Amino acid sequence: MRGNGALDLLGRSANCATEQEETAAGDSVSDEAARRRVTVHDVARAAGVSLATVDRVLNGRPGVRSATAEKVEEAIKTLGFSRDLNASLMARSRDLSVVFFIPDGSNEFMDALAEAVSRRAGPALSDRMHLSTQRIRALDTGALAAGLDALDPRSCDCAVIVTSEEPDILAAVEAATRRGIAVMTLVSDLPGSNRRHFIGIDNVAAGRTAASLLGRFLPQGGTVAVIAGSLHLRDHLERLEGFRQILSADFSTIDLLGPFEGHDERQETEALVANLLAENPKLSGIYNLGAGNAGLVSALKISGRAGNLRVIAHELTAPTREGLRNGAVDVVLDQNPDGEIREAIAAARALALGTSRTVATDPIEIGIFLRDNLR
Amino acid sequence: MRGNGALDLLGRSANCATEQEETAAGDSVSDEAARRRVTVHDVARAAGVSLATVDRVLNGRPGVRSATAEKVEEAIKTLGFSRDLNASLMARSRDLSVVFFIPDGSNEFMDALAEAVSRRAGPALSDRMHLSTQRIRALDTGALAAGLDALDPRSCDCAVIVTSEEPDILAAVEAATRRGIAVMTLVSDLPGSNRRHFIGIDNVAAGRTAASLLGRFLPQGGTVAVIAGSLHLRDHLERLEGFRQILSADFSTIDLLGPFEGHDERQETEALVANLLAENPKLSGIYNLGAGNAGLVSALKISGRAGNLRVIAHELTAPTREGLRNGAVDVVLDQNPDGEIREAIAAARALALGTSRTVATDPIEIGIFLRDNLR
DNA sequence: CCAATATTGAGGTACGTGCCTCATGACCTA
DNA sequence: TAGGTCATGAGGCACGTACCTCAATATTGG
Repeated sequence: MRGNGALDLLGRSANCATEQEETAAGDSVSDEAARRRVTVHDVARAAGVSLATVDRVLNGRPGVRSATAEKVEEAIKTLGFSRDLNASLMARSRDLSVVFFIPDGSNEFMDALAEAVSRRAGPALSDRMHLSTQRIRALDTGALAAGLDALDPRSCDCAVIVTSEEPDILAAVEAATRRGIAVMTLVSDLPGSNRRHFIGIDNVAAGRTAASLLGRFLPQGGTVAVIAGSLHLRDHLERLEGFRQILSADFSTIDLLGPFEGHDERQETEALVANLLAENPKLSGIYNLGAGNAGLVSALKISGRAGNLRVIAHELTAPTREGLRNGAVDVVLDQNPDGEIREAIAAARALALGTSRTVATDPIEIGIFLRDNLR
Repeated sequence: MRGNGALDLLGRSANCATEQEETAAGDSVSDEAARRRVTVHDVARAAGVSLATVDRVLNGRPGVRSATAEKVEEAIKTLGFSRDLNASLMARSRDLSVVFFIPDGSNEFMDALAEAVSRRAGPALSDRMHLSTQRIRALDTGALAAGLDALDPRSCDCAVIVTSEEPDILAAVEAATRRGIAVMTLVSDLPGSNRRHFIGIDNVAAGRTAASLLGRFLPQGGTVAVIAGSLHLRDHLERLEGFRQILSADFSTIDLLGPFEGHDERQETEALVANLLAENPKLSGIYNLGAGNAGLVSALKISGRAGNLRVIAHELTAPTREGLRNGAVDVVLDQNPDGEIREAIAAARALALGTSRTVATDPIEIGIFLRDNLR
């Protein structure tokens, strides 16, 4: 850092030499480097209007004749112009603000989602994104709707919600969208609403995967019990559907017992499993497609049969991790909350560009965890 | 877009009202919004120097006394200043350029990596990142070293390499680093080098997972054959190690046959598997921890025993997908090339900030695929 | 046709950083 | 002490966008 004035001169002349090298060697590099970024200036020139007009069109400000606006929009399409989100946020000296509405309660998976948000909040800040979380009492659709209604488009660009399908939520999503707030659904979709994007796993595939694994785990056949949280939940129903589908198609020697409802509660699930084990001494497997895994693991341990039957559960949380480690649980299907939040953030940026109505994100893979690949 | 001058006024007054609401309701939001970003100006003020000096320190330009430089660096630490990468790239009107060196040849996994790069190249451009790929003849360390040596720090900020451990590569990495190019390893690490980051899966865990699944698939015990590409490859050895570890610890009724070497070649692997099947009519499973899966699937199909033994392979490519679909392969362990490229890009940005010597990325999960959760 | 209004253009400042020039002062050496 | 080098400051222009003001047209209604 000191006394390298001479080095600097040396560096310059060296650069001149390598410049030629580069041009000779890597044509593609210099070609693409030369292709300048399309800016608002280019759009203005192409449309034959001033910068101010382009700006008015881009930001939906009044005072532009529709004929002129069309000229501008055509130029944007022709040139393939896309607003530079970073420059835009910088100019407004305003972060892109995303609010996550996540159910509160005893559900550890939801806690994992919330943790993933706060883990990414810091790093996201350096990309000019402000992430915040609001925990909503589970299944309290009124509270969620109120939360959405309270969002001010000037302090919130995008809302991400985890919700079941309810009319008042649909209305709130509609209203938020009209105010200019993009709404995305997470984990469970809201078909028929005008949410801009959905991020979650394919729950039918998850159910199929569970059946496929259990089938291979039990080549001699046997009886497998299925436990759901509630048969009113879309994702649980989908998992059940996939599970049944593969069992009946590929594993006819396996009998299905249930489904039972544990209501995603620790104690209820524990009682349910204890009862199941007592009444079915020859039970060879359990698929818990809902939550309440602490109860599942505890009942297995108390019964003394942990490790003697094949068990598959959902979501990699503290109780399922413990189950994997002590052998009570064989496989955990995980919906990768961290990846979901990552994609939600990416989608929020894409939506902020506002180029297209829909946005593409990487699909969320179903994570399959055994004791041996626990992260 | 037209005639909403009145609406605009309406919007403004409404905003004034909701502003108070917001301040009352969500304190955290307005608090954090008020916390201004730390800029070079703040650093200059805190260090009691001019902007030019801060700039000289930040960009390693000469002409700063070490005592002054220390003052600046202390101010940076105290304020927690971090260069705004987007503003920086914008000011230089220069994209962050990352070059991926990916082995060429018949390896479909490497093709998947290259495809992932080009798939992300477009979107990355809008974050001012320029991704390019150079295919290097597989195992041609000379070519890779030459490629690294040819990189000009003015047109390349970061190199990502897939390589085995060779002395000439180590030297080339060292040289590139000294020229100011950050080097990252992908898939297989290069310990002892000064690569800035490694992105890949835990291959020991992958081997353990394969053993754990096969063990559960074969509750009656049996004989399982193991095929590697080459026992000179670090990742293959690690997988074998993990596989043996779990098999001997947890599944004593399973006998291991091999390891055999198929050299990641289709034909060699096909002959190997055909021979294995012919000589071991009671073989109950195969774990191919290397490539050459087209040969594996073809031999199984020809033998007529596809579906009668449990088969686990690596990397979700065309032949393994086909194997999953037609039942010849039960499980594919995948190292998620797309995720690896995603994290490589994220790491390259983090390295460009140059704040810390090391960088944290999301770990790459081992993907476990059955026919039922194929993406 | 004139006045009122709507539309458009020109240009400035800001955001945070990079990079350049020029001027000033401190220090060292002959 | 003069001449030189070195360290530092001051300030400007650029990147791509947002947002503002003011002036200059264009259009419309009466």
